[in-house]
Amino acid sequence: MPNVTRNTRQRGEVLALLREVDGFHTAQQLHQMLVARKARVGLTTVYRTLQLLVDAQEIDSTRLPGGEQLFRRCSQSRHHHHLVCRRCGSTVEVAGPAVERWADQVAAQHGFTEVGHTFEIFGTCAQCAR
Amino acid sequence: MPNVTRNTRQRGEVLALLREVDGFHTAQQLHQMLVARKARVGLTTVYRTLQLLVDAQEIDSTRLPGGEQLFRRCSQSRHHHHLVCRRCGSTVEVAGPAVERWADQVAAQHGFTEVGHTFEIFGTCAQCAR
DNA sequence: CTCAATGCAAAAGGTTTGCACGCTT
DNA sequence: AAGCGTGCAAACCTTTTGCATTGAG
Repeated sequence: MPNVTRNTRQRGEVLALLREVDGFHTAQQLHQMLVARKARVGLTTVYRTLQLLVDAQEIDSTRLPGGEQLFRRCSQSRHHHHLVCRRCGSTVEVAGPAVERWADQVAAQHGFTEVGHTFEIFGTCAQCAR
Repeated sequence: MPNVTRNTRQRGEVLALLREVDGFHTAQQLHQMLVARKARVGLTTVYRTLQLLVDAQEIDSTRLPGGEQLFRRCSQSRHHHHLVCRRCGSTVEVAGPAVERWADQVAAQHGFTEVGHTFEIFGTCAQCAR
């Protein structure tokens, strides 16, 4: 973990890409996109940068039922969930205040502390269904 | 995929173990438990049997944020969610009809089809918090 | 006797780490 | 000049697969 965050070309490339693409993508996918646009960034660096961004809460990450980690630049700063297309990875950010409250309440009822939760909705978007 | 399911000693061991243990456990953990009790079942078989059981809807599986797959024998037959202790893996099964409906509704609003969702609550249970 | 099931070893992902070199500050 | 960041290769982990052997029916 770096104490200082330097502005390197590679990090710029990753950030620039994240600003352009929409929806969730795996680290591998993002790396491939970078390679495709001749950005010369190593896979290792992509992973490290993404992890850095997740820690800094600048991007969001979830996991597919398959286990791969997905990353996405988040436009909302508040906690929220995602409706993700299985096919193309496009996402809709949804807020579900009721769900949050319910989760915390259920956990509290059972004496659980340090509560967190994951909630993702998967489906096939209208585009991809055609 | 087998057309016929034969009753082998190994499958019996796995099932017996699942009946005894509580909460979610990874395939590796279950395998270690089997080894510990000298049940002589290969890791491969554990994976294959668990997958079989998941397909047959006899057990439930989720994934940790870390990506490992967890398995658990389910007492409820209906769709439900889990409150999982991060420390000891003990779980509480919770039904959240409202959540289900909300998920389907949100998805439909955005034109998504073949909708599924994942919802897990993580925390530290009262036991482990002490 | 047949064919599904097993188990080993190897493959196959995806992600992380060790280490020497290079670039930001 | 100092030390963080990079990138390659190798290590790691979990899960899957190939294949010869075992055993249920």
